[in-house]
Amino acid sequence: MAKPQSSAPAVLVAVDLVILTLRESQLHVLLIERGIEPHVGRLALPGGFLKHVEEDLLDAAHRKLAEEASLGANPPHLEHLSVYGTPGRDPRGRVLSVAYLAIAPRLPEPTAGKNASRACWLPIEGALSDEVHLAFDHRQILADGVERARDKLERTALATAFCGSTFTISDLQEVYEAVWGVRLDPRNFYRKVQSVPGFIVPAGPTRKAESGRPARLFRPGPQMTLRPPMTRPSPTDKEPT
Amino acid sequence: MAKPQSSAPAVLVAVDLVILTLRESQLHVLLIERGIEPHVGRLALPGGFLKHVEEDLLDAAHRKLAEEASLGANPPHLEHLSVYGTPGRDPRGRVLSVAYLAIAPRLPEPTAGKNASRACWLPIEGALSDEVHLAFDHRQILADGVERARDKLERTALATAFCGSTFTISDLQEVYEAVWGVRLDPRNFYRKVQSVPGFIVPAGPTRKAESGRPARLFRPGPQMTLRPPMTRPSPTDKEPT
DNA sequence: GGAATAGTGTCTTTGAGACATTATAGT
DNA sequence: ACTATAATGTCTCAAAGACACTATTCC
Repeated sequence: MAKPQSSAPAVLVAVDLVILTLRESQLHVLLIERGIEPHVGRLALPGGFLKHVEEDLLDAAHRKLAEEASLGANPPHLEHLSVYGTPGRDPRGRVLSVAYLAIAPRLPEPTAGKNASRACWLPIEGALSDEVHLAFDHRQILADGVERARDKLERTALATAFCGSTFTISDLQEVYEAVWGVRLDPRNFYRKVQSVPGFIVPAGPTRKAESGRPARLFRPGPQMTLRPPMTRPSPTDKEPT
Repeated sequence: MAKPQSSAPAVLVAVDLVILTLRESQLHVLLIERGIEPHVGRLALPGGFLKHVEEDLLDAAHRKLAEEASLGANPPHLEHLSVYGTPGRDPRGRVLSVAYLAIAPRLPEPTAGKNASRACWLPIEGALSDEVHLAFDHRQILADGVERARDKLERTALATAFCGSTFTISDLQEVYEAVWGVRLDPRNFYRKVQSVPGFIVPAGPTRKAESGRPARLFRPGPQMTLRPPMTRPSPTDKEPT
């Protein structure tokens, strides 16, 4: 591997993850309490430096997902979010943070990773409130990740990534309501979701209940992009607290 | 600046630009013929390594915009696109390319920059066709940039970035038709564009002509996000060649 | 029977698309 | 007059939203 002829500066590259899931009808993000400097004790997004110079970015993201969230086995949705590289964002030098957005179904309680003293799911509103001081510029990264998820729920089948392999239409509605922070009419939602070609397909005449009439089960359909899109109520409408 | 305690690997960081504009009702991209290795003589996106370790990414993008496209004075729309870091994408070593999308109004003929023998505007179809072999993974970056522009035309006022400070509704329609590659009904477009609150605002009762009835002039409105969005004809419809 | 949730039907309003018509310039 | 483009109006159809009603489970 040859060095460049001109003196191009080299920087450190980190990978950070915004991992979202649904817990008790609320959108949550996985945060860790940092165990090393800088920002020891602060809450931060899971992440870390590349392992070696030739590690692929997506591989690194998957590795972090396994290390710090125990989500290596069932790989959830994972996509590039953005890059954060403001000089001075990390006291250790010039660091580029390549951020990824991951969506996971409910599943496991988090286990503490290598550099993390503690890992926990936090509700989004809490994590973005003034009460919580995230390390580095992770608050901005988190905000961008949530915004990305809100956007993609409209025109892609991303919502199914929050659910397991099969789900009811109510489950799906729960996702939309939690991520968007709105209430939706179940009957219109039911009709709408089924009218979008390829969004969801019936998964056997199976059932599931707890109280009330059993619901039909569905699986994610072949279509990743929704046409026509799911429409989000305009922000001028009321949002429930 | 302290080195990290663990042996975190350092990589080279480049900034690459997808600069789009409209020329003769066609979407064009600015490409340069590379003057240095690797890929001498190949067409490539404008870009280059960070100048020094502390240079901000957005600053570097603006610098490249000025150096290689003479677009420093009137800063057009500029936004982060994505990151490309596959190991092996650059023979000089591990290189992260941070890609930016820039939208510019018509204006100037390009001038050759430092490392560029030649700079020119190429129609998108040509640049993405099999005839042209772009350097590195720039074909992918370009495709992503065009896709981003097509998307953002739907729900943001990005189209106005293609126009000057004032423009007619026909000018705007030209932008949508060129970027989307479709024909739109002028009357429905006229009505639609004016019905979106804050998209465009009248810029004096001024006029402008060439043949036919003079058209009213408009300026970009305060609203960057369009509600309701401009709707793109579904790809199942015919596309004109 | 009642409670709770799933699923269907109907009406109204809004907006997209097709297309006719009028208005204002140059020649 | 004629041509060309701008701007407005009208109609139809499809989809979003509001909401009444029926269906199937558990108690």
